[in-house]
Amino acid sequence: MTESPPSNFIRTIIEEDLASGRHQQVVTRFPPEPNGHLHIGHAKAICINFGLAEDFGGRCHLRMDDTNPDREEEAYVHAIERDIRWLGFDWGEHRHNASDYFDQLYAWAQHLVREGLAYVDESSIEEIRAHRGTVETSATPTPFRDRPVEASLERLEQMRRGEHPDGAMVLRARIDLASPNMQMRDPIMYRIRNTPHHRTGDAWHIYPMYDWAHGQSDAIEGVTHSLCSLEFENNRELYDWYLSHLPVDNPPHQYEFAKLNLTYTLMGKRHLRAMVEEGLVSGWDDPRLPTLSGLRRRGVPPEAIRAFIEGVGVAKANSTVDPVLLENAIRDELNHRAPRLMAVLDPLEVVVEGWEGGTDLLDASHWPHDVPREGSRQVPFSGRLFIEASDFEIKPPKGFKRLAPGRTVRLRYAYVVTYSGHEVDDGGRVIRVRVRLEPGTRGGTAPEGLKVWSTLHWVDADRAAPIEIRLYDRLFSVPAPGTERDFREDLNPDSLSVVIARGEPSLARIEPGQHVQLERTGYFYAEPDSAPGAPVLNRVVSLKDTWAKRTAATAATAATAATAAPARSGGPPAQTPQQPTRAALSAGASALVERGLSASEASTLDGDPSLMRLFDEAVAVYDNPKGIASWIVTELAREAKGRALESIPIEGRSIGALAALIDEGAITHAIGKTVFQEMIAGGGDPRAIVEAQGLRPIDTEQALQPTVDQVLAEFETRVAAYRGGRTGLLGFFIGQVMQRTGGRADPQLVRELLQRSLA
RNA sequence: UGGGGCGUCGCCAAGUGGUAAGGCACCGGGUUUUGGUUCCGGCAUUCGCAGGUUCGAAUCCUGCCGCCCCAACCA
Repeated sequence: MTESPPSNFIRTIIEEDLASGRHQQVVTRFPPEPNGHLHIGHAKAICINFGLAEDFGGRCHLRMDDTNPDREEEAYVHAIERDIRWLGFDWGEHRHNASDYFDQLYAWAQHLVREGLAYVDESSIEEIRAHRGTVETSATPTPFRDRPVEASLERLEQMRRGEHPDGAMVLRARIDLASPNMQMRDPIMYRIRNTPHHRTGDAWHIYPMYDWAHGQSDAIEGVTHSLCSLEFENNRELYDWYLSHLPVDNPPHQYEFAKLNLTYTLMGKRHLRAMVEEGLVSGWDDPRLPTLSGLRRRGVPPEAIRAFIEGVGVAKANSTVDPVLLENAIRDELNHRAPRLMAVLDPLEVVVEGWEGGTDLLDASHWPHDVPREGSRQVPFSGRLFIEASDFEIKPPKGFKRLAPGRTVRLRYAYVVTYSGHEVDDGGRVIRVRVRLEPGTRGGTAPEGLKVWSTLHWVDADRAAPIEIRLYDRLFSVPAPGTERDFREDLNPDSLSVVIARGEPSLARIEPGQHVQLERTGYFYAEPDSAPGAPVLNRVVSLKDTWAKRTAATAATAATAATAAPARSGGPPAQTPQQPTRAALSAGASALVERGLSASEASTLDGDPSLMRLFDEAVAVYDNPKGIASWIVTELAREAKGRALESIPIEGRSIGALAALIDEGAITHAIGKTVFQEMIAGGGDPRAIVEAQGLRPIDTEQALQPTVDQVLAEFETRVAAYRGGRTGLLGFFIGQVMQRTGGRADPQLVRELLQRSLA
């Protein structure tokens, strides 16, 4: 992993913060609530927070968000720590708890009360809810909102001491009942919980809400970048509000990213809990579960999880990732670290006719030719063996490369054999295949000229060890379980099947916790608590199997053809309303359209009096309504979005003058754009700006041709590509010329010269 | 009839006015004592839709459409 990890928007923010000196180092944190087990979705947050800190030489804290004694337990704490360590991350000395800050939080709460920014509300839960309003209607104050500071302080103290029952009253921040952001409508800071806490015992009878604890904890710890998932976007305003009203020096900032979703997977606490409690799975660490403990028990290496997370990326778009991505990461990791062994899951007996070699011991490498590792073992061969039943076909289908009547195949590391006969039972099932040995093929080398169809894995029948193998498959059989019906009905009935396989002798000796590849079958992991000498193998992931995929695909197409599934149509095409038509325009806008503006320009101007004023002023100076309108609408409107137009020093008559300059040919439109930016930033007259900055256009052939030639000479291969048909490259060449001329070249002319030179 | 976000290939995802990166999947082909691995090649004239600005738009402007989040004394 020497390549730098892919960039993402958070990385960009951190780089900028470091470059600008806003922060000297990066401090992040992973803040789980100790009320459940970590799953692969958490792994994303863990990798982002710890990974970023690691990459930028900062640190990442592990902080238990233990603010709710009703649902949190000590036991989860250890499981969480273990899982994070297993992933390979280390919080060093920074193992914190929100509960470490209860004293500070309380002091700060008193501070806010004294500032008139918080109050104790004795309304009932129902009353508070009723007063909160809806997303579309504003909240109303409860009778306690304007009570004296002293009364709140006193009540708060009583709450803390446990003098009131649960639910009797709460401390609320006094923010804005009319806020369109529901989080800001006087959020609750403290609620009464007369419940002992797993860390603070019965010291407290009030516990902070998430929002009241989180940002403050970040600030106390000196966190710089507080990274969380998208659903907290609405909370950011509150996060900032609390910190801005507290004596905090370098407030942390919150950034949100999309959390991980997987198809065929359910990760919600509620679902996981239900599956565990209802016995649908064997426990939190069931190898089919996406919990980290489950993945660990299944044998997924933590490195694979990290690689997977890195592959998924970090962005703000809600997305759902296919688990095959994880499977790939697992194979990638295990390919170079799992020694190869052989086992047959569904045995078919093969007898070598005339075998008289007794027990031959063959040397078999643990590694294929392309994995540069040493090591081998001996496998016994005594003339009677098992191969995989699916490796023999009486009537081989097209494309089948394995054993069939008349064919010669290689037994891996052993001999090349040729079919000589087979026996079937009463039901027509093949029960035995007879083969004869090809001479001179010991070790599997084929003599010149002998056609070998394929290589088969096998085990010696007499020495085969019975091995319990657990074949895991996806837990759910549909991509989005629980959406069409109860999730329980979407469970994959074949998510676990147990087989007793026949393994080569050395397989019985593998250590619990070890990975192996069973050749041609998959990667397996010896259950850590399986008995030495009697390993139980979990299938971590199967090998890719293009043959199986092909047969499955043909079967599937046959099935869909049979049911003649109707093509999924999207219904009637969505109708997208157009721009306001002439008829729909207001009178003012219509008048503008008369003067040459487009409908959208007209309605934008007409809808904003200050823009309209600028427009009128500009047109009074120079009569080109259309040109002026487009400057105002496309260039100015953007600037006016974030701030009041009045704060922008640009003047109407300057805009008119600019339009005139362009129409006169004194400057190009491209230069005009630079000038316009200048006018937005500092006002001023366009002519003066042009002079001051030396923005005279370069618009003669003589002046431009050398630059054009230079660019063409520099990018010979692109020139060739252009001539070869990649005409899209023209924009690239123009861009180069524009850059070299500081934007002063006349793009129209550049285009012409370029086209002429490239012809 | 609110507010906050997000729409780039089948699935993720870069890109922020100048050649639409990359990964997975998929399709060809080479190597191969694993139908594995690996290697080569192919795979978005187009970025939710429609207008506009510009020499040039995924990127700027306008309108529209779709999806997610917010009315726990959960986090």
